[in-house]
Amino acid sequence: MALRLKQTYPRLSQSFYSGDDILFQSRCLLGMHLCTFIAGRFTSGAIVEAEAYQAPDDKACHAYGNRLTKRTEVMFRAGGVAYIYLCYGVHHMFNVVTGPAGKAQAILIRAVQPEEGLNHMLQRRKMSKVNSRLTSGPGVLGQALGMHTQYSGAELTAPQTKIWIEDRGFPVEESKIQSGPRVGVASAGHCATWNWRFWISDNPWVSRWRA
DNA sequence: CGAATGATCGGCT
DNA sequence: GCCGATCATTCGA
Repeated sequence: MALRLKQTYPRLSQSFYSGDDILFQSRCLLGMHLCTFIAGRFTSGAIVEAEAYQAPDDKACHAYGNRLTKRTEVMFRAGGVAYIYLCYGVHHMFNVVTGPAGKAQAILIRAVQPEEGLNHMLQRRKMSKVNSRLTSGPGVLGQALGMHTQYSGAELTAPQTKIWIEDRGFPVEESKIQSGPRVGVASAGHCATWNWRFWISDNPWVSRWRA
């Protein structure tokens, strides 16, 4: 059993999360390591695909028009908390809330390249061997990492947090970042054309909707 | 209180 | 490539 090297790498800071440039932050997240320590199981993966959502003008955002509900409330908090919601009754979708308090915006993590805790991910996904279906897509990624709506609002920078993001010092080159329209938001009018989806070009773990 | 909706996935063809 | 599951959330009556 290998030692769990928790805290070996620096976590993204509060100042990063509270920054107010969500497209820049979305690009920055590519290559960062999303980690969870849930039910005694450590799992991690490198972020390879992300999408930005920003109220009040973004029709695809749950907080469009600054709609404040019990579910969207966490998006209005200061950056650095998790926004996790249930989609189609089964998928727990993980987002990173960014920006100052009062401004609802979040980045959906759509795919990760699995790194640590592969056995736990396989078990949670009921799979026998690793392939791109393990973590390529927001729903399956959430399942593999043990995400659950009960953790919505979790503070990513808290000392004992179950969910956090590490900078392991391998930034993705600007030239390898591609962008395009977001997935599944065709009904969002002109917002559907915004290139607010970012991914690492030629990375096999990017979700199947790759452009 | 009832009904529509959805930032998706896996199985089947 | 297509199709249906599945349920919390939201909104309107």
